[in-house]
Amino acid sequence: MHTLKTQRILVVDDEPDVTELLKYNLEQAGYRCQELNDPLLFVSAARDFQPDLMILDIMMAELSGLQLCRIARADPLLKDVPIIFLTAKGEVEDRVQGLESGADDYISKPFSIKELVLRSGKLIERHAKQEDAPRLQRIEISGVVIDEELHQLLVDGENVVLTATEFRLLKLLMERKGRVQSREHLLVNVWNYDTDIETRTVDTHVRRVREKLGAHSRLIETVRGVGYRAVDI
Amino acid sequence: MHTLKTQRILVVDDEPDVTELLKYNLEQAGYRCQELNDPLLFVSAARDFQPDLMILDIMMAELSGLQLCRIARADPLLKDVPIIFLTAKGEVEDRVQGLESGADDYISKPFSIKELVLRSGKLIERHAKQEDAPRLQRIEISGVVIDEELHQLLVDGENVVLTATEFRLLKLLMERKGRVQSREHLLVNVWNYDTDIETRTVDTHVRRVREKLGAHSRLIETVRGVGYRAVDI
DNA sequence: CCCCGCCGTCACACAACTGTCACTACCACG
DNA sequence: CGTGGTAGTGACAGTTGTGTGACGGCGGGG
Repeated sequence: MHTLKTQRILVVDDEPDVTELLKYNLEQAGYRCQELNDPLLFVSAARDFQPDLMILDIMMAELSGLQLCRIARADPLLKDVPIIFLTAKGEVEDRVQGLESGADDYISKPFSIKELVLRSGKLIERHAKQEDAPRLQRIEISGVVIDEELHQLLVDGENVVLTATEFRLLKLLMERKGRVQSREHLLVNVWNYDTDIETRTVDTHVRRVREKLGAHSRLIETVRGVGYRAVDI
Repeated sequence: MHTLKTQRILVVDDEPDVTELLKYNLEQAGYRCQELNDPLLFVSAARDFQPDLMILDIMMAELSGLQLCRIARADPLLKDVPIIFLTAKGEVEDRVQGLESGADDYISKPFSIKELVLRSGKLIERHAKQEDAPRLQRIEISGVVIDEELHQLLVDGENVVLTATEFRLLKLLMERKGRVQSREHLLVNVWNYDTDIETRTVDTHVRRVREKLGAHSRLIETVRGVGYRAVDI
């Protein structure tokens, strides 16, 4: 069974032929896929694309996949994203090294595309289960942009001021676009659950956020009996 | 003669002894200095610290300085920051390689601290002159001009006198226009965080600056619960 | 030595935010 | 069409965070 969200895969290899092939097949399988042929741009690209899975070639000219893996593991925004290595060598030594540096799986060339897709699916699934959605810095849904770094909300390009609680609430909803968030879940993640807060409080804050969203108030959809979710309008 | 702005230097070497030594001497010379002993954290650290100069050791275990340099040159936020290499080898080949990959200077170990400081100063100066990059010498926002070289603030063309602290505060806010600066961040970057200073002190200084900005006092916007930021009015 | 400007801190006033409530509107289901 | 339950709305008061004026300490210059 699929989750509602399209899973995103970043493929890094300095051979465009390989990335294209992978991209084609992964997109056939229903994933969103981004190719990157320049490993030097890895961090920027990964932070920007916010992948759910990264596939790295071990052998690249500028930077090896092993190094990229260690860089990712050290980066707070990327450290939890699962990684699959592509290796032409298939030697035991390489495999051990890869797994030690934090990879979650590896595949030796020549590999079957089918196998790669299957392994990707498994890793993403496992990761999605154990993990809350990664913390994103900037999210856009239908003309509404929320930017954590700038601590600002843009509605059709216009700056709208949210209070701290409203901001956390909207950000959480937008981060998990399409997925229903129960009131309890929102209380735990937006408020600090140690305090006893009425679930109806969530409703009030949703209302306040909707007011500020103006014409886009439908961005937050009510799911009767459960909670709320953010949707494309 | 020194400009009033404290120039910021990021030192990356996996030997803490070296970074500490450099930090000490560079800070004696009036720079603000951040050590980083783990090259894997390079991108995050550099983006966060926003240095005016980076000093990279060529020989490091996880990632070489050459690789860091190429990564920096590929990162939109870091590509204009000048780089000095530390190299123990001093071989011609290394030097050529370093300069080719985008370094602005190199120094061979064992090096004289004095020489390093001098070269740092030159590079920063050159960089500041030619650049309209992230850190400017002269910044204007809606009729308010702050010029660090002249140590002067113009409000609608009229000269307004700021104290040193006020100047650093306003300049930092204007440099990072639009981005919220937390009280803690301001304390670290405007004050020298050695002394324990109350966060409310920031408020008082903001108030003093606002007074001097007169009709433009709204240039500094309060972000409740977080800090302040400079905005277009 | 005193004077003066700058700085960090404090207490109080004030404004914004937040959680709750009561009431109303709406929906699902017999 | 009535009923039970859920969500939207407006108002309110307690809490929290920020603006403001004042004060004393410190250091440089006269």
